[in-house]
Amino acid sequence: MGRAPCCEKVGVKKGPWTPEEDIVLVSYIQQHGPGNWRSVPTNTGLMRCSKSCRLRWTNYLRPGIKRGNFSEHEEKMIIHLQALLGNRWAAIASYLPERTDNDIKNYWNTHLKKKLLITNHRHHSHPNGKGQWERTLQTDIHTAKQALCHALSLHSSPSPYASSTQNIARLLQNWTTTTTTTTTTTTTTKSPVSNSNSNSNSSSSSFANLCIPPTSNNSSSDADTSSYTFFHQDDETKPNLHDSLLDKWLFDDDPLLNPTQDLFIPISPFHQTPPHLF
DNA sequence: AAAAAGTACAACCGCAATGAA
DNA sequence: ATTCATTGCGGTTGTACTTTT
Repeated sequence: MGRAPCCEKVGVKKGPWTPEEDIVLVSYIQQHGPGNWRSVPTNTGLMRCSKSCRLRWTNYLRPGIKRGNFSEHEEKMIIHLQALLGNRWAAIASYLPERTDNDIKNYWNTHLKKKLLITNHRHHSHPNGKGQWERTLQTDIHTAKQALCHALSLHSSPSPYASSTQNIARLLQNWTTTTTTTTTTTTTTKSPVSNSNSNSNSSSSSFANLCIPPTSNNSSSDADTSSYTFFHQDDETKPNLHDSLLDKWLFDDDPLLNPTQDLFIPISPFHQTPPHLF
């Protein structure tokens, strides 16, 4: 007795979105804001299911999305966070606000996984290298530790979407350029906003909450969070993790060998329930 | 130049979580 | 407490594009 599908299978368009559809969707969200996806297809006349509309918006049309190549910094963050959080792409994406979880997932599957395989193979024969089980164990410990920090920290409401004006302008601009160069065909190759020149404030990311362990040299105190220092995102005394400390956290050592290097744990505003502790 | 193989990524699918009735 | 519509997430697929043969 399964649930009814989210959308009727008949009469629903699938496949790549056309620029026209993008404009309709963006215009609608510009007026009504994101959400209530169920009503979007009926109100806009789009022959798409609500799920498809939401996905198109969150992964592609939403303002503030950075496209194009990942920087070395982003790459290292993803590697480190993946070691820490596993394949929880939404959680990882919350640390890279300009990237979507889908983007990060794709990048991981197409680039980083191979890279890590090669690197791990390189380290495997090293006599002093850590075993896979040991690294897994340490990752689990850190995941638990991170979850504990999260459970004790304050939640911040997810940041509201910024205005779509910039996105629409970009969309229209690119659309006009592409439509002049292509004939009117129903098979669109790529959506016009896929250019990489999208973002402006690339260095402004910050963390919602921050949890700092007392000291880094005693692993036995990991579970004792009573002496941890917690900061809310609005706390002006909060150290600037992103600019300096995180760089240290990321770059001081090989993240592949030391995913648990213990100094600072940034806490993400999880969309869902944090992982269970034990 | 053409075919085959490889790559990148947008989009879909199914399931789980959530919240309202 | 239960049901059910809606939303969010992660895994997977389809296909356009690029590179190699």
